[in-house]
Amino acid sequence: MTSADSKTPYYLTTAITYPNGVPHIGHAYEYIATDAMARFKRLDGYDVFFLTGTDEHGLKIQQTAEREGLTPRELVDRNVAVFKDTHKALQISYDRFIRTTDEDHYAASQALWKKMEEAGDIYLSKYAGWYSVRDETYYGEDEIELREDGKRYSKETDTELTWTEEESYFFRLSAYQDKLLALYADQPEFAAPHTRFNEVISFVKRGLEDLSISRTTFDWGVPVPGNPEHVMYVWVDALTNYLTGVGYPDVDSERFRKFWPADVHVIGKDISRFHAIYWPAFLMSAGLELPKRVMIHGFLHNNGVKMSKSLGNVVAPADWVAQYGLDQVRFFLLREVPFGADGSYNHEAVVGRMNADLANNLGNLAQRSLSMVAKNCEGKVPQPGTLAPEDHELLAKAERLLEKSRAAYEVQHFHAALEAIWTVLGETNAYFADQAPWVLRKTDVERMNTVLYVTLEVLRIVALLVQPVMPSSAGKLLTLLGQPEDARQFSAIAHAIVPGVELPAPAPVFPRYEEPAEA
RNA sequence: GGGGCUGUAGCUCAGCCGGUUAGAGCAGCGGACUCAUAAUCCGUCGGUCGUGGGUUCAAGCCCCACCAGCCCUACCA
Repeated sequence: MTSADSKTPYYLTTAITYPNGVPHIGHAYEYIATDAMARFKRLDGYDVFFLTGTDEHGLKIQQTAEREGLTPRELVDRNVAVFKDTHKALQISYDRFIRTTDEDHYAASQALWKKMEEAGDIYLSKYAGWYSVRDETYYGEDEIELREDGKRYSKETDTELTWTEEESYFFRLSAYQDKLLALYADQPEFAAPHTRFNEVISFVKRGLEDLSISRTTFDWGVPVPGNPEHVMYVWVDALTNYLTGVGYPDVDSERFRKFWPADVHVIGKDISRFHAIYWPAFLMSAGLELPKRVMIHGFLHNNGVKMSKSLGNVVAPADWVAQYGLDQVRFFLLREVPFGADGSYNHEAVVGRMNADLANNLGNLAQRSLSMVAKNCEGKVPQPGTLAPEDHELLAKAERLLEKSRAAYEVQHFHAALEAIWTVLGETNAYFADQAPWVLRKTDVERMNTVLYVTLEVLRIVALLVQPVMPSSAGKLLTLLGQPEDARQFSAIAHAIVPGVELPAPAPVFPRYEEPAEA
């Protein structure tokens, strides 16, 4: 048995994105949060599988492709490249980027379909609704307006709607109401935050209708097994990606046995119903285990105002990264907004976090202590004397951060983990000022060495723990602290920094944001 | 209409199963220090805990009503 085999597996996913546009900061938010979670678990010794990707079928892609004179495949190939670039720019450490157009995904979707069919949960009937011939799509009640001429129109596209019935396969969702409610009762952490979970539960309690899961009005999709007139409608096709990613339908494969069921699906609040209701129902029908948790994040608002193209306040992730720096953006998003709640951002808030938390509290603490070590300790980790009570107290607080972080990450409370870390940094700054090693330099060199040693040790622990959020900057800081690549797992927290280790020349890691000079 | 969430210092929020003078960060003001990225530290200003009732020896925390804001109430990923 190799060491990799003995690690506890951890499987997590982002939602897959519909690549019919360009990524905005909301997409980045989900990728970054999930990435931090994945990195945390890797550093904590888990065997992580991190899946992300794109959902590429459906009418809109087909229509957009036609408009641009491309095949759907050409369109998605082009657009997916943009998303992959975004992942790269954000340093998203995924293990697989799945596309629903991948060959193995067709096989997985069809296999899942057949399982649900064998269970007696799929039947052929008719789907009826208000249909726009020109848009080739159905509209829901809230997208329709009844005008004075007695006809119904789509609010969005202003096209006339006709009551239309078409043949469709249905999933017997109605049969799963009680099973789902039992699931929610048994597993109060199945979905979070509670407020979103409550919405899901009350939705199910109202009663569930069967779900139309195929379409005949377009053909850009996964063919329904045994009836090529139909393609699967979004529900089955998109959700199945989480199974495809780990090898389904080969349920005996090493990967599937190791990683299924998923530990957490990270999604946005707009799609909680699909993940917390349809998805577990599909899996129950197919006789598969259910994911352990669905973590629902909120939306980011620009200065409290909803992002929208028409308002022109949509932020491109690349612009933010160019302006503030990647790690600063990652830190801001995870520190500022409690994960699960909606958040608001503005320039002042980003600069506040970037300067106060990163440059001042952490960056400056590193710089002032490392600089003293460079000048007064021959550039080596100093040899501490006997530790005083205040030294022990501070070190104990820093050591406790690992458990606190674990508890916070376990439920995706990234902001809570970071808050706890910054509380210790605040105490370390106070400790440093209180001990005044620049005075001790002249009065008590051994005590100065001890204070500097303790400070470096706190910094080491902090740097280790912020790696998931700020991989590059934390790595730089660990290098400045003389920590080799193989001493950067969380298990290294238990092994204190070693006196005598040669340190490189200190250099600032977290730059301050300076406003460009006004004209 | 039904269900849910939120309302605590200028701003953003903590306040576990109700229990001593309601906390933090940021912003403001005053001071200290000089190792450091004009960073850091100390002190200070500041709150009828949405409103009105009620339960209790005791309520920001429980109950009722009301006010304000937000979210969900199915086929637009």
